[in-house]
Amino acid sequence: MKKTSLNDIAQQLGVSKTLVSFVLNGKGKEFRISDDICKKVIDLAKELNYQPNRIAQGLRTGKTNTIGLIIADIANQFFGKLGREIEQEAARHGYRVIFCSSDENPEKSKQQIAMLQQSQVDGFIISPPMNSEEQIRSLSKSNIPYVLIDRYFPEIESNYIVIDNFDAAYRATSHLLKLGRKRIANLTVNLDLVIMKERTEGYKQALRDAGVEIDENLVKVLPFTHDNKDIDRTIKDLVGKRNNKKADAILFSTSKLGIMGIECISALGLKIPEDLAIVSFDDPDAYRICVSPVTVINQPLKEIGKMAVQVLLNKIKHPIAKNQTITLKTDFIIRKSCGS
Amino acid sequence: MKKTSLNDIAQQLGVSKTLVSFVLNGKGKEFRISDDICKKVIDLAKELNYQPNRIAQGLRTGKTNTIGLIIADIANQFFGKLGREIEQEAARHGYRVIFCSSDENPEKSKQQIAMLQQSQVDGFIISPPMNSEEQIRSLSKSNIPYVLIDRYFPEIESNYIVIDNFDAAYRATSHLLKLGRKRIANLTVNLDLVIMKERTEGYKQALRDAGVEIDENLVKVLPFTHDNKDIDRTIKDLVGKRNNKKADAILFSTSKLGIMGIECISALGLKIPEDLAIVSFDDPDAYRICVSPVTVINQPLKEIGKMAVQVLLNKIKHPIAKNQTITLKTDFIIRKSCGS
DNA sequence: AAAAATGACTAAACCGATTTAGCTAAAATA
DNA sequence: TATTTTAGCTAAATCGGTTTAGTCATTTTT
Repeated sequence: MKKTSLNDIAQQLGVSKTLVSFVLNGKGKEFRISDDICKKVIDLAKELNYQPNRIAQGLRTGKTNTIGLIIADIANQFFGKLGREIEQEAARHGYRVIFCSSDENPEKSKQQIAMLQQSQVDGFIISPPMNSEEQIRSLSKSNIPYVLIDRYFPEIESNYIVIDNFDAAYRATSHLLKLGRKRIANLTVNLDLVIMKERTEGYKQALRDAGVEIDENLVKVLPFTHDNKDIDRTIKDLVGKRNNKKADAILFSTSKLGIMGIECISALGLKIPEDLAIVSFDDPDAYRICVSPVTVINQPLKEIGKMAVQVLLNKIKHPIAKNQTITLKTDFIIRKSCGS
Repeated sequence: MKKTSLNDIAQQLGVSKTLVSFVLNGKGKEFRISDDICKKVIDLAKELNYQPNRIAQGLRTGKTNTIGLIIADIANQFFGKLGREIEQEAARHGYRVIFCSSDENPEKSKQQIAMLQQSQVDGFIISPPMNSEEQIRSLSKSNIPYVLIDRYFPEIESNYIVIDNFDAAYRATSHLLKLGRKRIANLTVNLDLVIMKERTEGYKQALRDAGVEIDENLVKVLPFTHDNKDIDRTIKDLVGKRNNKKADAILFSTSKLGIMGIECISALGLKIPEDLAIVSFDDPDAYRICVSPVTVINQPLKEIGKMAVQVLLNKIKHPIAKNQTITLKTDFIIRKSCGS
């Protein structure tokens, strides 16, 4: 049973497919098609369960109503939630989204961009891995609408939606300081991204402003392919028995780090918050039910997703629109992991 | 700067686009195009950075190399991980995937199926919500390749990949019994799906086989739009102070329930596993770092995703292929939530 | 020497929509 | 009455590929 096409309807009614197209696109009035014929077309379309072929449409119009989304990993709850918001907002505007996980691998994201371009997506929403500046720049050059999320490249003029990472880390660190913690560590990831630097900068500035000396030994940069062993070693290093300058708190720059970190901390038999206070970026489910529910910096994912889609669609509609750079504030959610 | 098309290449070289198409599809030899011309075409294509328009290709060939994926919610880690595997396996075969979250809403999934059909996806991978039999059956009727995952409808002849839910629940319950628990509750969800019934059946059979009387008061079916309050009430009901027939263990049928349940249990000041032993389906991050790491029934997500794609692609290639129904075994991962 | 095969290529149809330009008859205006 | 408008419609081009059915020399076979 072949699908019904415009032509099928046209032939069965003995009219041109032009007419059918007009009618089904609601342009009957505009093109002065008689009410009588309009009705017939609409009725037959319904009867034959006509579904427009969006591919054909796309070829002709150059618009596919499809967005390409490139994130690090959809299985990571941060991106899962973000993806969900994007999908939802896109759907609200009649757009579909093709999901791609880049695994922080610029080679992969390059391929994915190429693939999505071939698929004629109308635009991109990208959380760019490090070292992917070239690809992003080439998107700009090709005049393809895109929006960066979560990360951005200061040297590239583009749309982006990010959070105020400096401020978030600053507040989190200040919170720890206020509670009397002095030896606050920062566990971060060796993704060479501005946002990660900003997080560490916010942390350092809070220490400075509180007159606490910055100890570079407390800033730990882990490979982003975090291995349990790396984290384990690092945690032991920070709070090990033989360490007479133990850390008394940790600020995790990502939830992936945090989750693995907490696993190690528990395995070491350390108590949160007694032995170690904890704050982390992002708010996965895990943080609400763990030993000591984690105080977090929660990103406004709904807002980020919504904005990303809106900015993108705006750029698609108005290609000459000025780039929008949006920085959102975070929520600080206090739970039990820092004591009180 | 317009994109390069086949025609552009053809014109610049003064050959037909037929020839260019042949060459770029690696059919130069087959169609006896001279090596000389082949080389010229390939070189120019590279120079102009030719990217085939998959939309045009799709229109002509009727194949878009795109899969439509419908799951309940990509922000749910179970589906996130599953989606990830599907994306990966699809990519390995040159397929893209459009993600749709149905929120367990059959109306929504119906719309999404229609939308994806219009987009001419080559096939579907669907985790069907309850009451969506009609839509699934209509896919069958239209001869559109599809594979169900996680859930299935026994009365519909289709491809599906599921786990042995009965066996999984049976083993989990037996484990609890072996550890001396007698008042084992089952918290499940009012999704009218066979798999949920199978889970509860496995649970009941294990009790029967152990000679433990089944107490229907211990089987709690919660609305799938789980509200914290519902769960809270239910947990209190099961282990409340005034209850002289308290539950001493809970088998959670989904991780979403489990996560919320553990939150409530902790809030009530109950100790896991001392006061209450816990086993749950699925293995989100949360379960590894919570108060007492949770013993779980882990689904082989990698396998499910891989199989789903392979079965689907097979069906796409061989539309007359017989339906495949695959039931996978689960892993039982023992942690601390049941005591020892 | 005629017929068949081979080598190297092309014209044109086709997929299913959108869109531009234009046609005809009837009605309105000059 | 001649001209313009309007109403109601259609033919054909177009998007960018794929694919079928050739064409025309040249070479090989009979």
